[in-house]
Amino acid sequence: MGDVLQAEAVAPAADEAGIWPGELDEQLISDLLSDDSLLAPVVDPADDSEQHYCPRDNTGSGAATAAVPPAEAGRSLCSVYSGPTITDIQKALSSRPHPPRYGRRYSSLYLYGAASAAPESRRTATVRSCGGKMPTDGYKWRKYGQKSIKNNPHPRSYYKCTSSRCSAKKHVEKSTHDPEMFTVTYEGLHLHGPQPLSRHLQPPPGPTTTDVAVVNKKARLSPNSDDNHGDDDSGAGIGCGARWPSKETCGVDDDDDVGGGGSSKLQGRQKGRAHDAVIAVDSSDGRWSAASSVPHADDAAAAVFSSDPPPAANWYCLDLPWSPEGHFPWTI
DNA sequence: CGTTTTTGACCAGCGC
DNA sequence: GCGCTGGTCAAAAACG
Repeated sequence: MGDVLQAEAVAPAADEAGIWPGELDEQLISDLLSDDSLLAPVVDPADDSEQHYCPRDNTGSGAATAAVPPAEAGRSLCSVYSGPTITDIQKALSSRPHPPRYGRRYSSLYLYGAASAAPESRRTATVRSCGGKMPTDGYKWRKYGQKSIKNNPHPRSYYKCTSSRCSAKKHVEKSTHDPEMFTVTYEGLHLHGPQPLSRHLQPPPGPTTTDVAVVNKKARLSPNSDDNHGDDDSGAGIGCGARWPSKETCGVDDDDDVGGGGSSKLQGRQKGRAHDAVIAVDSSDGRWSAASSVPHADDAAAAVFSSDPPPAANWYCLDLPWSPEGHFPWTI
């Protein structure tokens, strides 16, 4: 899968891992860690003993159709997403109790790097979407700016996480050569778990096959298919031209809408919009499989349904939080 | 009426 | 120093 999204880590050199400007951030982090109310149900990806989580894979190719092993069914809790969270902070602090007090700016980036295998200040994902919509990533963002970028006719939109004291940001821009492609760059820390997405977690009450018939699942689910990578437009992109089962289960996050080169009011406010599916799950052949427009979402979708499969074969559309790392922060 | 988006202005970094 | 570019701010407007 991953045929509609490529994720890549933009890893700066190790010596750019960031800095620790002083006591202020250290105090902030300590305050945050002592505040239980900020601890959303985020799972530590390193802790396999308690929860199931989606394996990391930054290649973007993802595991095309892997269903969650039976042993892991029922405790399908996938973690995280589009940037470091408070668990990363904890790890960072525990592994490096005395961060250096010199270096470059952005202590948050230092934390991110420290919590990861390799220091990373930001992550960039290329997402294919339809109708100008972006799939939700599980967080709520507020747009704070838009800027025309050189050599790109489409403006870049800037977003901040709406959570107070959260430093996470992202910017989104359309590809110059493919208006269906968006480049999303995440930067900074999420000092909290993903915002609730409960309305997205309920499968449709019943299959509505005609709604999703446009998806060529066999082609998409083939593990050997090169169509599962990159910019190939030949495959039936999920959501592209499709109608999806339910407005409630297949909505897209308006907050992620991106301006399409203009500044008209339709951005994020358009009513009666088409539904952009992120994931479709299929059990028509007796086993669970999935395809999606984001990497690793297949695993996540399978995990979601593994404990309580829908009653019949057919495709189901979910609007799932996604991340370049392929972690999904909810459970069922 | 509170929240979010829009959009022009401003600022900082970088290359020349 | 100057100009270009990317990133952010903030007032006004729009939306629910």
